[in-house]
Amino acid sequence: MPETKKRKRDADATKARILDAAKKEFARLGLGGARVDEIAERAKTNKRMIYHYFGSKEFLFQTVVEQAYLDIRTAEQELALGHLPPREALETLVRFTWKYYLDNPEFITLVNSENLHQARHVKNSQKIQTASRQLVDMVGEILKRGVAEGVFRAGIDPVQLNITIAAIGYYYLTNRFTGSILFERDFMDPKSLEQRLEFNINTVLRLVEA
Amino acid sequence: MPETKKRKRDADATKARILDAAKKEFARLGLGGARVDEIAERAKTNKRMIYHYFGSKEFLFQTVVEQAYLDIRTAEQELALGHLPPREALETLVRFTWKYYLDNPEFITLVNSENLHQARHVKNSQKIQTASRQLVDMVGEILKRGVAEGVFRAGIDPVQLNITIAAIGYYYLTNRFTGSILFERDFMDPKSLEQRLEFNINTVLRLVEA
DNA sequence: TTGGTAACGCACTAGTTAGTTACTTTGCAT
DNA sequence: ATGCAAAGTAACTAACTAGTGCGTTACCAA
Repeated sequence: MPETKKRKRDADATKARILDAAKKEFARLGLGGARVDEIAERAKTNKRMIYHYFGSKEFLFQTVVEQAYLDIRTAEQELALGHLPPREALETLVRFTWKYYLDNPEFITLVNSENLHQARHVKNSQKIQTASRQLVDMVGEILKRGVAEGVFRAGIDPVQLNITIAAIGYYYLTNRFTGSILFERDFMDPKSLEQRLEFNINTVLRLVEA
Repeated sequence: MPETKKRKRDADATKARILDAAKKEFARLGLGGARVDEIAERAKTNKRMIYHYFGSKEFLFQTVVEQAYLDIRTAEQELALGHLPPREALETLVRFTWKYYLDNPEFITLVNSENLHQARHVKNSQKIQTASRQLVDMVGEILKRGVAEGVFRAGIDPVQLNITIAAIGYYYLTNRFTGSILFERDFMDPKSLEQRLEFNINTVLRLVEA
């Protein structure tokens, strides 16, 4: 197995370790709060390698954020919602989005950090735009089928629906710390999580119902 | 007018200028990104005064965040939604929340920053909890009246509804930079803003409808 | 008027941080 | 085997940053 043999020098493996460590650190502390030295240590390499492969902290961040978006868009496409009845398709998307945010907590924090910086790293990514267009198309198709079958009302903007599906999960999770204090309940308790998911499914289905 | 006479030394005025400058800087760059020197400059004072009045950057941030929460909770109470018919009351709350986020963009960024730091500054604020309880009660009362009048369905958790009302506006605005790129439309265009608000009102009313 | 206290400000420190320089080591093509 | 480009490392720097020491100035009570 010459491909998987452990090597003392392996550019690809080092790059991957740096990206993984960077994702965690940027998610934990944001672009401004993350420390390049800390990323190097977590990646079991040193700072020089980061500058060798990525040139700057900013470009490392840009790479991490772009990959994070491509990952979620890929996972969404793999759902193959086109084969499900409209209501089930939407419910599946709501459940998937929720679970994805829970399983990949870095995604939310990375997006927050990118928006704090006015999306300047993502601004020129053609890849992300293309992938997002596919998502909107997918939801648009579901809506169209739902209308044809008489289960959904007409005239719903798929972009608005996408935003809402993301919002009702994302907001709950990104603000879980202040939320738990303001509303005096543990937002991450399994029962609370399940209740929120059910509430969200209900919200979306009532929104599209004929 | 001895009260309003300009004084070269005015502790209250200086404190107020520091808080105002801090709110803007923390909102712009987060707790980590904001610079104490910059806050001092914006407040037309010097760093020493900030440490004199607030002791530390962290405590200054805590003061700013706490005040931001109290401000929005106060404004919500002033809506006096108890006097409106249930549907109008909810629509008014959705419109208010949306407008408040638009008029006070610092609020969203401050909350994001506080959550990045796991709400550790807000953790012990009794005042914020009390104010939030009033909001939940207010929405709870609206729901109760709606059910009694037969226009709302029973069994809706006022906390979940509150979260959703905040979420559908907050998410759109906090992620307006990446959103504008991903979805290839200007999220801050007046027409886009109006469309989103109408969509959100619809979402909430359909959610509670009997 | 004056003495004391609170408000104010300059200039510094001690510690960090992104990025770099100058160097050694590895492994592969020949 | 061996030469050399790529992979890797430690120690450095220049700039920056939160926080402070210490002296000055305005205001008010007496």
